[in-house]
Amino acid sequence: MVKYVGPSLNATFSALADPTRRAIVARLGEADFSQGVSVGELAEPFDMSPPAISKHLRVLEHAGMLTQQRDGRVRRCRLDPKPINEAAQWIEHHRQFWNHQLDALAGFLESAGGDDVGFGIDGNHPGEEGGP
Amino acid sequence: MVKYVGPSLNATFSALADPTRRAIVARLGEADFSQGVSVGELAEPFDMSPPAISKHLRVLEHAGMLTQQRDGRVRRCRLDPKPINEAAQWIEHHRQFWNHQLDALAGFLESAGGDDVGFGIDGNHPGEEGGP
DNA sequence: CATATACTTAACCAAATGGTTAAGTATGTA
DNA sequence: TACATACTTAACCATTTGGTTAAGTATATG
Repeated sequence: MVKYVGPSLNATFSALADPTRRAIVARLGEADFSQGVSVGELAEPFDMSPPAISKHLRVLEHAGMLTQQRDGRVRRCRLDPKPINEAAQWIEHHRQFWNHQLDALAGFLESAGGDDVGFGIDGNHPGEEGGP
Repeated sequence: MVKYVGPSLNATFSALADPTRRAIVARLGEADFSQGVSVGELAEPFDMSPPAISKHLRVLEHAGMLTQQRDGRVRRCRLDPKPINEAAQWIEHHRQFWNHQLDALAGFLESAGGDDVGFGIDGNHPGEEGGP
């Protein structure tokens, strides 16, 4: 039984796969929510034509990560965090499995005697509940 | 100053954007690390030709998420969690900003008087340190 | 040695992606 | 009213993606 989560994760991860879009998301995240950020302001850091930015914004909008609101001739953009939160949940859910198994893997590597098998084992499990 | 994180995030998010690849990652995560999973076992749930699976595996491999090891005529696959951990870190880092700002947004919505602006505000911030 | 198994590589194809320029559209301003 | 501003839409293009089938490679087995 393979749990199918719907097309939203496709759109979200796909949207995050582009560095321009990640930068836009980052900028929107840091901006003042009540103000929003105009398309022009979002476009300013990039050496790219306005239509290219417009396309990126529609990708984010289609993924449900961005909402636009007209304010005169300016369009103010805001981030909707729900899709990224769902993507984060997907990762977190599955990380629980493999972070649990990393201990077993460490044991496997020791018993195998090889100290370089090409895995990125560095003992760093970010996001792990490190509490008491 | 836009912090450039390198091409690995591109490859990781891009790899996760495909449902077949997410299912493979999920299966690898649940599997026994010391055993690995053969390509045939990974391919079995999908109605897809062997070359298609092979391509998906190379995408995951190129993203650094998968390592293969020959064992006779079988190739055992294992998950390398490092890239996904980095992707999770990127999301977590930026979520700190906008989850912080959601409070301000709630206030903005109240003062604006509109109770339906199209945002997905549901008071649900998954991953937030939810106390003891 | 001959054949089956477990894949991969090569060649091809349709559709999607990420960019461009040119031409709209809607709003503000002289 | 005329023009500038802030975008979007349309049309086009090269590259990438996700699939196919056919052929190749390496290992196990009769």
